[in-house]
Amino acid sequence: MARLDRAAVLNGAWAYIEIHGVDALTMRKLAASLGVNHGTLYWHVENKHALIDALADDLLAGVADDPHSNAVGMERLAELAHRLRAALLSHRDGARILAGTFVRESHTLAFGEAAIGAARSAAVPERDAVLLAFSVQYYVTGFAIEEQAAQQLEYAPKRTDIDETRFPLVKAGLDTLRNTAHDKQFDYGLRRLLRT
Amino acid sequence: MARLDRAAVLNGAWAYIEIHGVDALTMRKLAASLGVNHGTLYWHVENKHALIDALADDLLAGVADDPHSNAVGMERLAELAHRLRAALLSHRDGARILAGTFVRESHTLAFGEAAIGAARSAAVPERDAVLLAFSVQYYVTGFAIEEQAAQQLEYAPKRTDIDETRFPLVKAGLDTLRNTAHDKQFDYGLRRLLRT
DNA sequence: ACCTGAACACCGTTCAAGT
DNA sequence: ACCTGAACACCGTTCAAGT
Repeated sequence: MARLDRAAVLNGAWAYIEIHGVDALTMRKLAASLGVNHGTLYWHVENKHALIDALADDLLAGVADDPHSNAVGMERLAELAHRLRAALLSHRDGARILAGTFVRESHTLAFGEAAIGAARSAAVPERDAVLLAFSVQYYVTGFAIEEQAAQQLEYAPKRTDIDETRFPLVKAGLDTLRNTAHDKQFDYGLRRLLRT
Repeated sequence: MARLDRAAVLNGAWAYIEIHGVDALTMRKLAASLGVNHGTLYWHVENKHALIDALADDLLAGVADDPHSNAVGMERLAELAHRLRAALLSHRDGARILAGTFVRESHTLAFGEAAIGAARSAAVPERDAVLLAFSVQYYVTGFAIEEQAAQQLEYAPKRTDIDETRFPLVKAGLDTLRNTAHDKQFDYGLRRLLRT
């Protein structure tokens, strides 16, 4: 049994979340899954909240880190948005984990830095670059949260049907969405946001 | 002591959240704040999860319900976006409460119905109306989550300063944002989204 | 430096029993 | 119909003590 370290705890947490979801994540259950007494975790991580914060920042590791991209301006911003979405979706409950905590760790900041940089090189008035970069981030986060929430519902088929007479547009709209790839939906709003 | 009912439990929950935040909300603490044994709550509400779901839908009560509005198309959609944001901000942790649960209750659906209706009357190709309405919703949710997270930080001044040499754009950007009213920031992205 | 064991002060949920 | 009291199976966190 290799000795535990902080990275192993984070990986164990991700593994647990993949199977049971964040809501079921417990220091005691996590410790058990790592074959360790639960008190031990507190040697590697300050407390549960700090663990979740670390997971949130972990999610963004490498998102802004693609030196071989040669996209610029709006193209680069779109690329970053896609990479951000992919990162949030790469782990179960990822979007909720990031949204729930106000992270200011290095990976999160590195993403912000790249996004603002891209926005500044775009055609918008330069003083709006920050606003644009953040708007993109809001959109991506909101989108990914809904996307993962919907995913969850598919597994737990509590199909509460929508009243067609009271909400005909929603009813028909959801059918439309079901037949539209998530990528297309994502791109639709993203393009509107980035259009010059 | 008036008898308890479901509405009183919801109101009590909001009152508790206003003071202590959702994370501190506990069935036992809530019961205590209502002057009642904690087992009692389960007579009025199925369980804690259902209570949170109810709070989420409660948040959207009346958002789509403004019969005297005479805005149409994009104007109407912008109006709904503003009303949604206001609703999310009207209670502490509101945005996180809504985002955390996949609600399909009546108020939530009523908002969707109004938003899609507005989008359909706008100049966009009608088959994109659903995409547009949802994009707006994603943006508003993402925005409000960050907005409330930032608010929280102001109260708890754990000002972890940002490394200016590594993240100069973020550092300068946050200063810009601090001097820009939240409403302006919100409108910036919203306009980009709704621009025809 | 890392881990165990045990303790402390909490949780959500259920359910007989009261009124 | 609504509420109490008590129980059950859990939590997160701390900390002496071990190695």
